[in-house]
Amino acid sequence: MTSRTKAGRSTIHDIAADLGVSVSTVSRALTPGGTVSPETRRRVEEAAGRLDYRANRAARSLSTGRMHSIGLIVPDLRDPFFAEVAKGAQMRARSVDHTVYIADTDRSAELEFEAIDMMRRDVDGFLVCAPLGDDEALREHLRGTAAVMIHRELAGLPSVTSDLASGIAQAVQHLRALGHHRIAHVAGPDSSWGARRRRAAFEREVADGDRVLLGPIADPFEGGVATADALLASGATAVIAYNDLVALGLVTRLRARGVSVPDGMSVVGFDGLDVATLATSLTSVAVPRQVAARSAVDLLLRALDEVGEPASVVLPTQLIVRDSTAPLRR
Amino acid sequence: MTSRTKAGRSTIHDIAADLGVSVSTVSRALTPGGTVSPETRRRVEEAAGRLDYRANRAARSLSTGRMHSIGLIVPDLRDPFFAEVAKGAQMRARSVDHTVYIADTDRSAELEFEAIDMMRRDVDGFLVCAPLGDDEALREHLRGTAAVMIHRELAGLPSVTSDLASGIAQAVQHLRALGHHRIAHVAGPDSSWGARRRRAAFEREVADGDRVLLGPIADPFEGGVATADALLASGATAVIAYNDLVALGLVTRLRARGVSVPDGMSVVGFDGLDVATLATSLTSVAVPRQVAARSAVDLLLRALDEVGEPASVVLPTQLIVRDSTAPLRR
DNA sequence: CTGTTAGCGCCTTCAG
DNA sequence: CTGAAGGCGCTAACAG
Repeated sequence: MTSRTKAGRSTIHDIAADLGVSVSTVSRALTPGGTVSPETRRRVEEAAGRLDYRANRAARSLSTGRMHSIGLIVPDLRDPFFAEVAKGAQMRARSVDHTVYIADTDRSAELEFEAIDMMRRDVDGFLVCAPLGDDEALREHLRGTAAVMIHRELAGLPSVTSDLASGIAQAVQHLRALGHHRIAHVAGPDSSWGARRRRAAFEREVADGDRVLLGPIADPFEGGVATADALLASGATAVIAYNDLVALGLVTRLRARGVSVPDGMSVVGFDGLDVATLATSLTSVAVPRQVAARSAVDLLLRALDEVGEPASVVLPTQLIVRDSTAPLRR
Repeated sequence: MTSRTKAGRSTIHDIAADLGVSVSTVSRALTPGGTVSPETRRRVEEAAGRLDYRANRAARSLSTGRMHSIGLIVPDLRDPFFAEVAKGAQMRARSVDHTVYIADTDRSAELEFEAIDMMRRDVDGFLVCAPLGDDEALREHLRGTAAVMIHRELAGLPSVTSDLASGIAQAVQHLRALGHHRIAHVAGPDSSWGARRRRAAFEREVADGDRVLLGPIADPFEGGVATADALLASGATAVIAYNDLVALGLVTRLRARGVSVPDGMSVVGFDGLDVATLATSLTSVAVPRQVAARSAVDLLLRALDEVGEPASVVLPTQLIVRDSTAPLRR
């Protein structure tokens, strides 16, 4: 009978003592690549379970240099989009015995850098989601640690993005098929890679004469509210918003002005948030979140193990037609 | 010139060598209560800054037993309510040099227990937010580690809750003042302490003859959608929903049925989520989230330092009147 | 006030 | 295949 009885408080020493073997044998038995006899491993595993052993991460980290944890940098956890990224990353990481430190930067590039500097010693690498900082500074702060970008490209670093151009194209085609010609886009902040990407794609898809460019806005919802009047004044009959929150802001103000959606204005969002979290049946371009987060975790872990080249993946986007778009009334 | 040049990679040894003092002196100089001469402390701090020193958490944890991190258990990060709790806890913790591990349990009591068992060795204590597990099991899994409950009471443990009874009372008074008599409540899951609390308060406030009790529902938004028809059939002219997401579900279905809100039905939510995240101007009872999270972090840290008795705090709730409630039409 | 000395729990050579 | 020994970076007695 060992002296330690509290749950999860036994060490390899307890196991070693219990079994009459050395601690290094226990350590090896518990290590994936460890070289021990099958019989010994079996006994160690049995004892570990019986004694409710759980490795002390701090000790392991100190000795291996690997922290078994990753830092996730997100602009704003309150945005359902990022909440889902966080959730996805967290679950995937846990399944491979890693934990995720989440840093919410309140949409401040400065805080992004600060968070990275702060956490760099405590994590094996970073997942940097849709950061606002500029390329140079970001690269500088990330120098020396592994990192995977999510929904942003940064030359030299692996990334998980989605096919925004295709998403915009799908949205434009959908609106054209409904008879709309004069189409507006409410652009997101210029500091956002995704916003620049969407705008560029929009400019490619919609010819000068038909194109109405609004924004850029800063705060999503309030920006949408604030842009609705300009949208009405522009003569556009349909709009593609930077994201769903912006679309929600637009819809809110449009309705307040007595303009029906979709009859008076077709609105396409971007992100494809859940109807449940939106409480509005918004036509929207779905952008993968949980899948992106999972892929990013995998890429990061692969990079840490130096397995293969630092690849980047581009996930597909898909238009979801719901109730905020309708044929043009003439 | 030291050999370590990479950012954040120097140790107290580097500082000690640089200054020609011992490592323990450096350690003491860097410890709040450390006993060193002001001059030495100054020099150490200068060198630490110059060498970009950052303490290795793993090493410190191993030696002190304190991990400088806390586990946060939340039912669902996608729910804006919990996302804000997470954000608040994270920011407060960071300000006192702690980090937060977030565990999302997908509204499963089983996963709550699992997460606690999983993380217990890696954190100093837990913040358990609105857990669904029953008292006994929860207490059992939490035995031996510090914990603060958020939005749930558990005898023997400190907690941060809000005055739900007052919130319900405020909502009922508001509706009565608008002329409503027959008032419904859509109750949340029985496994939720907050849901039971709200329902009990509602039963206290509204007399048998006027009272309509609906639910309990499981999934917030879908539950609201699914309950709207029963609500209409009940003859109630106003409803207090378990939370804002439920209210949103109700509103969605009511409108689909052609019932105007607030003219055909007054709807009061609960939580007081941002208009921006709701995109609906819902009258609602505001429940503190960030403040609650911050208080909880403070309580936990105090408990860990064994400063004072394990107190509990009850924060006020406040009705926010927006556009989903209106005078009864007769 | 400062230096010396032990570990914290684990992993990892190196012998055996 | 297994045991002994050293060290990861830091803190905490204990002397001086």
